[in-house]
Amino acid sequence: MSGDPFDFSGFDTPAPAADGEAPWLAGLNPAQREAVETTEGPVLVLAGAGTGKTRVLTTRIAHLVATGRAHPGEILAVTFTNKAANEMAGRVERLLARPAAGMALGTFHSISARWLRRHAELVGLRSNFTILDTDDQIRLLKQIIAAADLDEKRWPARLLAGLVDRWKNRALLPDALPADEAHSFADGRGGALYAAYQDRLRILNACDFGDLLLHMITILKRHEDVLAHYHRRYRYILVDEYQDTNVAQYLWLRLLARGAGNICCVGDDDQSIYRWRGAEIGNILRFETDFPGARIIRLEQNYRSTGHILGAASTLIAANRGRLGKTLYTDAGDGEKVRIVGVWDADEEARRVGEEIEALQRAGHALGEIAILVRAGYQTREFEERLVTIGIPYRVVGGPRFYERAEIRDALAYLRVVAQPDDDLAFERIVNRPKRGLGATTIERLHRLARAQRIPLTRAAALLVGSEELRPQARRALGGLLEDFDRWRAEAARLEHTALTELVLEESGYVEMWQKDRSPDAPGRLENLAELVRAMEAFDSLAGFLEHISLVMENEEAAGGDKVSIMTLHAAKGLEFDSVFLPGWEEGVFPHQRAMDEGGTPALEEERRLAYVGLTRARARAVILFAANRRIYGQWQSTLPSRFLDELDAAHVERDIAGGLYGGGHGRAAPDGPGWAYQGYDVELSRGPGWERARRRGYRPQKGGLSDGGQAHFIARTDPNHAAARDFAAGQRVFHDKFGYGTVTAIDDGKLTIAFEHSGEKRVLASFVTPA
DNA sequence: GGTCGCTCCGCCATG
DNA sequence: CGGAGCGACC
Repeated sequence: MSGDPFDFSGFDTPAPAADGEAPWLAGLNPAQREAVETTEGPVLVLAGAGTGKTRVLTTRIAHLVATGRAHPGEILAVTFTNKAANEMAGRVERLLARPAAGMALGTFHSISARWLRRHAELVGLRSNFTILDTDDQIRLLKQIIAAADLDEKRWPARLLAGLVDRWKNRALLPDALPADEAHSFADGRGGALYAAYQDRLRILNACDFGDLLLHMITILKRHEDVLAHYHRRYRYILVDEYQDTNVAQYLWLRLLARGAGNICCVGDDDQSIYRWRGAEIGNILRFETDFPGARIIRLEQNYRSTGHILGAASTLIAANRGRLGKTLYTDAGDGEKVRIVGVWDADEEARRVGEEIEALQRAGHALGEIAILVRAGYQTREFEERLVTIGIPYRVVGGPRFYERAEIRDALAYLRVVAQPDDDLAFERIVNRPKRGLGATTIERLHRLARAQRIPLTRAAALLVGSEELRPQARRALGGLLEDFDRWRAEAARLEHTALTELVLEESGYVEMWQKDRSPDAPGRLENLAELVRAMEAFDSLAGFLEHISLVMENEEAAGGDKVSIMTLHAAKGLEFDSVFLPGWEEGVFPHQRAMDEGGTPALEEERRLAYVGLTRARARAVILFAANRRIYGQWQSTLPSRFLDELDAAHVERDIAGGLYGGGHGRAAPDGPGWAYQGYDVELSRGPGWERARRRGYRPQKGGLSDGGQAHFIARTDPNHAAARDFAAGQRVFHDKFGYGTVTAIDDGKLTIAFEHSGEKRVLASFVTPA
């Protein structure tokens, strides 16, 4: 990141100092320095947001190397994301002023994959095994479910994929499943389906993401010699974002750390935001018991944010229980207060953010120092559209990925089958793309044979071609395809992988298929295929390229260029910006509806940590927005401001709420909150642009639609809620769009207190209620 | 066997 | 609203 306060530009060439202080230690505060210099034994660094976590990790590596304690090849550094790994690699190289050759630095998955290729046969795989992505995984499970004669509608593969994932996150193989969980899907057949899936993976010489770790754990447990090898090799282990480790990752680390015992985990329990994918916050809370004699070092000085931002974030996160507890402080001044902006709807929200960005730009701020951080991916669209309209360049980080486009997946499928003939998922994808007259009937036959004989599809195909089973046309087409693959495999030995790719795409008829396609996006798809070949040039083999895309699969975004960043809060962890916009702080959006419905307190606390992560990305400026109305699944819904807004200490925030949005109330009584007494709530609503737009679009706040009278009523009165409230009486049964049926218990000031049959007692605006 | 059009479902975040 | 998936029809 540019402008990083922990830039090492001052000492790019650290040499082991012959005398005096090692230069790389200069400028570290005492806690950071302790974290760097405590090289032996287990260490847990509790690093609050913006306290120099990455600096500590990279300096620690440099320290190990520069003081001769370890060669780079003896260091194992694990991160969660490729982004974090890349950044760490770059910083270490800058610090060492040379590539850290031989250092194992990567994600749990990429490191495991590399190792597993060496030991694949120990778990019944061959070293050219395929790594399946989520899509492949679901397709395979779908086949398993169908093969078990289950109704896919009733027992969706996605659901089973979720279960399997969670089992693997907990390092549970099929035979180790607790009985109740093994019987948790499809009338008790979950465990059996899981076993069938694992069985099939082995036949296909394939792994899913979870297997990469799980297989390595199995190997390290069963083969003392392999474990001993890694113990000898990696004497220093570093782990980033330890609060996000799941059980499998924890076991993986435990096994490896049993060697030299030098493991340094860096994390922040307040930034644990991956519970949903199996992260065990308990891992970090339990560190001292897991690793006896561990040193715990707290980094509490925040170098990133100004006082108000840090203050607001601190009061927010204080609402969580079960924290290890840290007190962040900053030497920077108070700075600007966090601003809370309330608007009518999502359009206005995007427009408002756009205007603010333009203002920042006019004031000389770099666009690259501005970020819009959303709760969920779908929220990016409104901002993209707005920024396009006003001509502000932006990039969506972690957005739709190049390698997820259909034509790219098709091309990759061809290459995968060339590289690994048993890759059924890939074979099936392209067997009839372009059309070869191999339709559902033929595929079904292939599957039946493959299942019966427990062989991969290509082998089943060879058998079928050699038989009289198929109609001559299908037989010829299938035979031709198999011959093509044999020929391409032979060519693979001679040709550059890029040339091979071009050959395969040509000879298969795949390129021709798009050339003949008359749809408007066909040229773009051909361009993407050319881009794919270009991207391959950076790799020295087909296998290397395929490994990269299955594990990295992210946008090689053209970095550079001064652009606003749009991304999810999850993707923003670890990043920082001068100005941060945090839209969509509404109940149901953030906290997310599903966290409120299903997860109980732990899920809500995770949402709160996510809010904390968002706020603490900001150096100088944080603007939180919420909209009173939002379209969900194309349906207009009225929304309530997020409860997290109540939890920001009033001393650190400044409110800027459009008049009339909530009629002076909050929907929830918040007597001891910082106060939601909106001034000027009786502004004439008909003048608000939101109302005009909403009416043009046919917005109907009341169930059953506004009658003519209703519409006049809206426009004529300064406050529709006062008027509407008069239409109700205590004891009346009513309906509310969001909360359903209930009975009015009190009326005041345009608001009704209603005892809802399913949602409990709430205070709501009369305008959103209809007599039942 | 291929294509069109309808229905259904989702919109939570990752490797 | 938008995409995937399925069933009816060519």
